[in-house]
Amino acid sequence: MSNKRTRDRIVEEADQLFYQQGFEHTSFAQIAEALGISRGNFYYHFKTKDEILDAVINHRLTRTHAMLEHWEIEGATPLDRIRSFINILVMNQAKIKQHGCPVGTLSMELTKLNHSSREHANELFTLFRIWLSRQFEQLGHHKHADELAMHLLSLSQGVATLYSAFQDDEFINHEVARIQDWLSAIATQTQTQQEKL
Amino acid sequence: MSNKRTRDRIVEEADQLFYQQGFEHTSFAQIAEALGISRGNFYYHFKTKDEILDAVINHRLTRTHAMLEHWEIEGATPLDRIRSFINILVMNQAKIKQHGCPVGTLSMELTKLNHSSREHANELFTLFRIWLSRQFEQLGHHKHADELAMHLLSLSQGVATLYSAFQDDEFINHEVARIQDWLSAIATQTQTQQEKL
DNA sequence: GCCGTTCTAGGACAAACATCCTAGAATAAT
DNA sequence: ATTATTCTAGGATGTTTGTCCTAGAACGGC
Repeated sequence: MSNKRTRDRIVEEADQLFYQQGFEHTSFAQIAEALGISRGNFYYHFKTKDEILDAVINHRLTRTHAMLEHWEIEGATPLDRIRSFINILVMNQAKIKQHGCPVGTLSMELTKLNHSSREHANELFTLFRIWLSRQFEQLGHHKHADELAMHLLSLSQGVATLYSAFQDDEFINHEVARIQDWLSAIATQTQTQQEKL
Repeated sequence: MSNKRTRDRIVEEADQLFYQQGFEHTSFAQIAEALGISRGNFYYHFKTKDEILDAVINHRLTRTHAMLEHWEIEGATPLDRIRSFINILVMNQAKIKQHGCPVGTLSMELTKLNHSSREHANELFTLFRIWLSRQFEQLGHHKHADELAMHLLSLSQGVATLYSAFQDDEFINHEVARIQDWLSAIATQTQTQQEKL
């Protein structure tokens, strides 16, 4: 079954190219050339370009889901787990510098294109949102968990955008430290609350 | 001189369409049709599509510059002026909900396209950055003025991105309030410092 | 070893695109 | 009023795009 392999290779290559160059700006010919396969072969696996996009989004959803589960197992405390999230900015620093946040930039592009898969792409945000929300709940912030999750998502989106624009390494290091500090404050704040009870 | 008028009309229409649909996704034919002029007429005023882009960026730079100068005059204190900046999120709420931040989304798109006008577009960010930096200096934060400016830019970028993705009105209201609170804290922090001296 | 399914290749197609060209209309200069 | 310049219209061009089609290769079950 080289089927699975070819299809997967297409999705992986498209995934990268969509991230690097954007969805619209990436053509079939380009993906085909990068893989060394014919354009015709393409249309056996995907009938339309939108189908590839959906496959790429699903691929990202799966990978993200796996990553979050891994953090869930690896991190001993909710605090550790949220720290893992913040550290994506450090781990993927080079890529973010060049191409921004893969989630945010795709969401933006599909919004501009008024594309039908916009909602689908936004599920990536939702995945993080729900996961983070659960972590904040476990931290003791039952009431404002979702709000804190959204705030953290917002912080990282902003950092990714400006880092990619200005390419300033000092900026991202400073901002990451700042976010980690903010998180620590949130955590101790909970402890204080709990001690009161 | 209907020249000036036509040229300006093209720039203004392109400005809007680039914001709403993105640069690449907007075609000459579309701009021409929206204005009721012929494609040929176009090429009298602009030889290439990139030339229109540069004209649009310059147009935005001029408008932004004027806006910042207006805030400078209108706002009595640096605190008031920075508040004006934060309030763009409220003033332009409807547009941001639909199309994101005009500065951030253009910067992102040109990055993906590896476009030569990328730097030019980023000057819009720089305009805000320098202006904000000056306000923070006047607030008394001489040492970290630029850092604070970048942080505030980062905050608003994040909010704009997530608001456009989730379209949640409660979210943006909450985040704006949060940013204003942060700013107030910054301001009182300075006062305390100054009292120490 | 034969046959049906799965896969691949590459040419054909129409549409959309940025760009160019020429001819004529409008306007300004003298 | 005549000429020179500026502006506009719209067709022509060549490339790129997504998509379709057909023919053959590879591979599986029997």
